Amino acid sequence: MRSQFARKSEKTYHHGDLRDALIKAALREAERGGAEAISIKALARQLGVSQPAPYRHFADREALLAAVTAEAFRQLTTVLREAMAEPSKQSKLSRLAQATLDFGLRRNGIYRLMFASRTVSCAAKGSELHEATRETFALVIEALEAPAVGYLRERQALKIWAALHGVVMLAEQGLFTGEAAHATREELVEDFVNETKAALAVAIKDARRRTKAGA
Amino acid sequence: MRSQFARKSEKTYHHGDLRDALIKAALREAERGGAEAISIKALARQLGVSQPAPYRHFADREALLAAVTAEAFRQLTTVLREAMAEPSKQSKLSRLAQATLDFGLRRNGIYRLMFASRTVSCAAKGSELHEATRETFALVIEALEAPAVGYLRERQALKIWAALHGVVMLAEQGLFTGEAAHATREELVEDFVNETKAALAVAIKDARRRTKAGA
DNA sequence: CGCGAATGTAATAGGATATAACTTAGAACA
DNA sequence: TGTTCTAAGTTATATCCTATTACATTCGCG
Repeated sequence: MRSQFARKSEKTYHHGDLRDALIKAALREAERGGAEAISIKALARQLGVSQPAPYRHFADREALLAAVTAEAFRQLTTVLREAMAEPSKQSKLSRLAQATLDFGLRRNGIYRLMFASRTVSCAAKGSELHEATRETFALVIEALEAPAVGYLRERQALKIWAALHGVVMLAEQGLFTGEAAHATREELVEDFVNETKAALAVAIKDARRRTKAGA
Repeated sequence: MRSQFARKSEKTYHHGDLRDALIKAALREAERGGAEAISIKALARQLGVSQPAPYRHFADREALLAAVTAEAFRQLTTVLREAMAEPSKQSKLSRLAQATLDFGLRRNGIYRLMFASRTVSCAAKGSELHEATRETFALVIEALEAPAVGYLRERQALKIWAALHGVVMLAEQGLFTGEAAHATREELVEDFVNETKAALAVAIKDARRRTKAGA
């Protein structure tokens, strides 16, 4: 596994790790500009290989995008896991939520690649990308710190996850800037977090009571 | 104003209404495929004009996309207004919410153009597109059927609007299909609607009480 | 060491955006 | 009514991108 740096100095015929270098470079491009900013030709130029070289590693542009998106999901998972792990007086859910918002705004090009393109919905069931998205969502469920009672947890996870993405989306549209900013993004996220906690507590208590009555 | 049909039969030099025809055709293309599916060249071919003709009406592709997105927002506004107007035992907010979900899923390509591209965030303050988005959001506030007390209404409008888009987004990603479907999209939307109503009622009552105490 | 598979390259086809220079028709006014 | 100005087309062309084909090189394994 030859590094990109090594390649530059040695100038060998084989790049050594082109596939990985392509994904990393594509992520950089996507950071500003989203999926549209990813050009196979430009990446090849950047990495000092011929223009068709990338096609040895990805069948077409879509395949590259899928790989890049999967990597982005893994990065998000890592970021969220770290946010949840760090000691804080905030709840895990709150930290996950704010970290998601932060990721969505700071790395918005990548975020759009992940959530606002058709790449994910086209991912086959067992694919790398599909697995990466499942893992991220599993973290959301974990952040609820609630016992599994039917699918109550999953449902609340879906709700908070949806709400978070909505906030990122509207923030990116500019609905929180200027005169229209009647609440900060962080406030809204915290609102959703608190509602989720309350709803979860009620739902679980309710479900337990019903189970007891039935037994 | 010569119709597209008339043009086809008469075969005149001037199209007569190319700008409008371009927007309509682009909307059809975006319906499946989103913004990427909009190709100026292809549109020109479809409408029977030369490839650079569209550039007489739009400075570049971005300008066309902005116009198309603005038209899409106006269509959404119309759809939502109709949904709110029709007699029903559901609340206005509930009808607006379900109509938004429906629009987001059935016309997903257009929806992505509206909410998931950078087109809107690049729109200048007084632009056609900016105005169209403001009008849509005004409808959300109206759907709350609540008096203006500070910015409580606006804040709840932001929240439900965000939540709705989140649901559409996750639905499109496939998070509600297969084994992972622990709640339907409609159920989640209704949950958000009810939480919004409750929060709004509490907040307004609270604000009034405080105002009274202060007076 | 030699051979096959993996990974590069050069050449090329085809489609997209965009601009420049030229042409036509519509309308606006004497 | 005829002339002229301008809006809205046209052809030709430059540049960029995806993707394929045929050929070259190197890695690694027997």
